[in-house]
Amino acid sequence: MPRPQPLSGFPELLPRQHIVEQQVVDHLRRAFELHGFAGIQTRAVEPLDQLLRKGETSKEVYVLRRLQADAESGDAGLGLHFDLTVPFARYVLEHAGKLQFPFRRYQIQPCWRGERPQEGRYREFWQADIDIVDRDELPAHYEVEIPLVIADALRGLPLPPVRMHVNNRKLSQGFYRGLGIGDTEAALRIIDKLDKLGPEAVRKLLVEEIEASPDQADACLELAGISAPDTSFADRVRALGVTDPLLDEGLEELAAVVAAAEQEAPGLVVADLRIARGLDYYTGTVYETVLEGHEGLGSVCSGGRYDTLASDGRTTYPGVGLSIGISRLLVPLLSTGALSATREVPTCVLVALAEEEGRADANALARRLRARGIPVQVSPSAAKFGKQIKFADKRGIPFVLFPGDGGQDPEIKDIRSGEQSPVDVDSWEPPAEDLHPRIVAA
RNA sequence: GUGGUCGUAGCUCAGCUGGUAGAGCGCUUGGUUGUGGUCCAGGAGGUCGCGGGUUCAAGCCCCGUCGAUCACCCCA
Repeated sequence: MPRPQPLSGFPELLPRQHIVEQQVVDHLRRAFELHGFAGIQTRAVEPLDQLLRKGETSKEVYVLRRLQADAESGDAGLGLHFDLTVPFARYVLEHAGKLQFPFRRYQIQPCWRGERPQEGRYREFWQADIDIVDRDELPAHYEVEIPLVIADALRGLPLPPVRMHVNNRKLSQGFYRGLGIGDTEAALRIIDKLDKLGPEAVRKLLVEEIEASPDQADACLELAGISAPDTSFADRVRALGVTDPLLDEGLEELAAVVAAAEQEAPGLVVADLRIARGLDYYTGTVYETVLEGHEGLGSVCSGGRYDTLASDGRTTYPGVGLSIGISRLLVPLLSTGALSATREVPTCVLVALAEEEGRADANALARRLRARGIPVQVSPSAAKFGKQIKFADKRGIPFVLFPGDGGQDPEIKDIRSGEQSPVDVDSWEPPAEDLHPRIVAA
């Protein structure tokens, strides 16, 4: 069989890289749990009408079909989920009777999109998602809390610094309305393209597509130009002289987010009034996050408030959430070597073998170490000790244990320093930083 | 889906106006009679992505195809 070729957009990690990903996931999970989020998983597939509601046909959904299905019967109408927010909304509706509200959950799973892959953008990728939903009403303070949880979760990971750009759709849409623009959603959608198209093209679009006057278009662009690391953005908005109740609400909510972030996670959040987030289902605060030095990757963590995503007609479940793009964040850093792990196996100690007959004794020594939580494996063969040390070295295993024959004490060797000394197998501890592989940034 | 670029050893790549394939790293054996990393000497490893065409002769030129990659679109 010829060597299989990789599949574009379906990245696979080597063991050393996977260790990094696992530790990041573990870290995020612990952080989310520290904030009281309960973990759930949803099935990989959703009915297509769930995935495509709101006319989100631009999403490239992978559909599912049984190989043996009749050609005529068509597909079963199932597709792989392309994010974790839509399945979560369905989950909330389906299990509403058994959930306690406000419900806060985290969810870390793969997602699939059929779009053409690029750096930081894959057809199969992992997201770590947190959301808080409530019944009927969702207090605005959750829009303040969610980014702080993310900041807390990202803290302590050896990643480049992140900057979260935050806006509030009430603010933008209220401003447009106060300006006299009719289709505020369309205006938002056009402003969202500012980074791509530039101010001139956006101005033209506003005038042509939503019949904004040149003055209105200029005002929209002025608003989009406002950004600040603190609440000073509010004064600059008011200075533009537009008034609207929705605008006031948005200003107040965004100021609350920015003020809290300034307090609890200085430098993380900047108010950036050009952020709009496509059209989607967002109705309040919206978030986008870039990795400093890797802005080209796009947003590694986005989300926002949605008021009507989950509704069964009688009850609506407004929510707010953020998704960390784990693959987008890690895969580029892993493939350039900017992030790695101290070793490619969990093993902390390799038990050497002087002769094959000693394997049972070596296994017994290994068991005693494992009983105290130290990851151990026994050498694959009684090769020359030099070879066995090399076996450990190539995998990054820090210690080799020589059982010692004929009544000799076992000895342990730190193969990085070369130091070797007799050990008491029942009390020896590796340095804490050597017990498990660690993430290291280059 | 549309367009550009690229496919040579396990990896990174060289290969001139067409003349029958190379380096570094890695791997492996020995020097080193049971303790690696340095050094030295050897060795293995290639249907040049695949198919066709031009030619006395193709890794190189032409056509097709597959794969990757970048940009657009969209987004984690």
